[in-house]
Amino acid sequence: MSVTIKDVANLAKVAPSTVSRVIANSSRISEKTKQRVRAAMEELGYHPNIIARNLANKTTEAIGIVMPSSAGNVFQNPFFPEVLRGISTGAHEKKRAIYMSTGEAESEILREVMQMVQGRRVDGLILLYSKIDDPVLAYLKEQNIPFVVVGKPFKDSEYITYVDNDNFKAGKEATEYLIELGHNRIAFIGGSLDLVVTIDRLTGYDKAIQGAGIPYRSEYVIHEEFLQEGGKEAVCELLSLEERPTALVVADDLMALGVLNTLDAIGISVPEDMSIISFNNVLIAEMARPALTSIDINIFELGYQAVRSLTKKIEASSQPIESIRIPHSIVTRQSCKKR
Amino acid sequence: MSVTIKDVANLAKVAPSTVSRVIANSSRISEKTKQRVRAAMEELGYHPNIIARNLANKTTEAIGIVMPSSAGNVFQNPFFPEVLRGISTGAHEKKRAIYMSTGEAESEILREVMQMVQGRRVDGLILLYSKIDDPVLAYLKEQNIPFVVVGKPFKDSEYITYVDNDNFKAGKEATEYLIELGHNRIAFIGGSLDLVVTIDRLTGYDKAIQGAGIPYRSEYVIHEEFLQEGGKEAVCELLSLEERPTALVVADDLMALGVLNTLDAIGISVPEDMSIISFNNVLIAEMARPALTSIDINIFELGYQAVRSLTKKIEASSQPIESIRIPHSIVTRQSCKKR
DNA sequence: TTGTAGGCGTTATCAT
DNA sequence: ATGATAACGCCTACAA
Repeated sequence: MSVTIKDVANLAKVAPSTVSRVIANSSRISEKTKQRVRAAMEELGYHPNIIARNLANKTTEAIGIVMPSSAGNVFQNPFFPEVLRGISTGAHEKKRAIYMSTGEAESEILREVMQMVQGRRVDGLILLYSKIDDPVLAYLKEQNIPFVVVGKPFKDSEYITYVDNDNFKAGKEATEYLIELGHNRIAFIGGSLDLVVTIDRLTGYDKAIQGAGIPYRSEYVIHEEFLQEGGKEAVCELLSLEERPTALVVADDLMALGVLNTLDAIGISVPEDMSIISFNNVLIAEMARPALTSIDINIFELGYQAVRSLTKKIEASSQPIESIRIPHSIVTRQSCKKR
Repeated sequence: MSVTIKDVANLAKVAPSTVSRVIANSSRISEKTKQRVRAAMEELGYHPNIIARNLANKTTEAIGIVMPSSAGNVFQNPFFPEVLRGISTGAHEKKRAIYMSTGEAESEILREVMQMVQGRRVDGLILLYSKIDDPVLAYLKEQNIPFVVVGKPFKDSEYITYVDNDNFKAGKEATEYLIELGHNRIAFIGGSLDLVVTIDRLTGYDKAIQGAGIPYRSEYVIHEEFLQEGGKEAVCELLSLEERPTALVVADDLMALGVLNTLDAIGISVPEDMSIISFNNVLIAEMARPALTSIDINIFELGYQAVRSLTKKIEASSQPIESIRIPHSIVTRQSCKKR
């Protein structure tokens, strides 16, 4: 069918192994034969079969990306395109290809990951989420294949390479910002409690209100999916309370958008009646009306550094465990007001 | 190293080929041996090496995604995450993995594609753009590997499978909408003229103004990149004109957002002083202030159908060339006004 | 129904 | 500096 190393060898009148060495640009091949072999490759339009090479030397130059479950929906949240952008840029720099999981349910994802790993399709993986009791994580650890997680692992974080923001601090700062504006009825709207990012930000929120002597109220803490719909649900719950909050810490811009729309529909105006601070600072935060004050977590960098870190691990297997902290910063806009 | 078919064969006391047949669930293996072999696989934690399988039977169960050049920036435009979402969903249904190019420049992309194809890393590819004189397209045609393009090929479209909107009609309808509102100084802001989508929409625009007896003015047609920045540039040009347009057909929501922001900064109000209709209808169209009237082109479906179409081609090599038209529809919001 | 053996296209280890 | 040859792990005639 397609032209192989043997065809080239025949044409150039050398052994297949010589051709192989020319491809690797081995120093022990004379310039003259190199020339001849290269000419033959050119003439036949030869291209190495990567699959065969992979099999022979057990390396793929590809990295696997594991999306959280329900990848279908997840793309709705601008977070993922943006990490992907970082990953794509990083991968390109390192000349690595990207192999992406497409599974919806957790069990499917695990199966896909097993295929990637044991099928030797990738040299390492990046997990785009971090949740508690994750079988995928457990499997990866057991298999002893290089991987890095974007987000902090729930446990054993000393043994796992990860790239994350300081979400505890970010949650704390966001809440303190609201407190400084004079709020004391502050609610927290976060994603699933399985997600470590939620836990961290919530803990920061906690710390902040405690520090300010504000009592913790469980009815002020709501968990929904990181989508517009989630924000809507959450706000409905909060508004049904007897004593409504005057400020909201929302763990995701897209959710905050849902919150904004819902409040608008009901006729509660932001920031006059309700202050909102959210996280991620994606384009929609800037575009929302009012524009959202948001914590910029530098999503691109999260992805970019994940690749760099992963490639290091792949290339030097004894690379020490490293965890990278991506800085965050608060971007003040129009969604918060003094009280 | 890892457990292979031979280890399983040894443990189950059968030949490797038998194990292979059990994996394929061949009907000519007795239930009893199947049981035994499966037990052995279980015990050893066996997983097939996909690379080896690929090499043996020349199939990968993966599809390649080719992003347009400057993939880094391109993720900024919500179009791509959304097609990817469709592709991801489709791929998952067909149990196929996704392999993504990461190249920036055209030459890099071509090289990557050549690696995917000749390296037999993928069974087929999806091109996420369509432009004139594309070497990647030419290569793919020459290699005779299944592929489908999202967007209409510039030429030979009878011989190429593609999934697209009727962008000519969409462009025409958008323009006619503005004409019906009483506008006759209508400008067109599109992407690069290399992109077929730009050409099609522009042709539709042309047709519409001609049909209405409005003279074509070249200074009313601007081409920039499909990003916010592009919209900004374009609008600046238009405003420097002696006779400013009163309405804009903008070929992309993100561009339109740039237009909106620029106009806002200058103090030109939309839709009072300027009507705008754009394309794609991504989330930001809904969020922009004023909300953008936009042509919904059903991006998700574009990706989803592309995968379905591609898998058909892969599975039945004699599949006739098919081209799929995804319907569009106009979503009326607040950015256009009678004149 | 099962086993044997050769091949998929490379790379790597010995020789020469 | 180059050539033979044996892996890499799986699949599939062909035999038995």
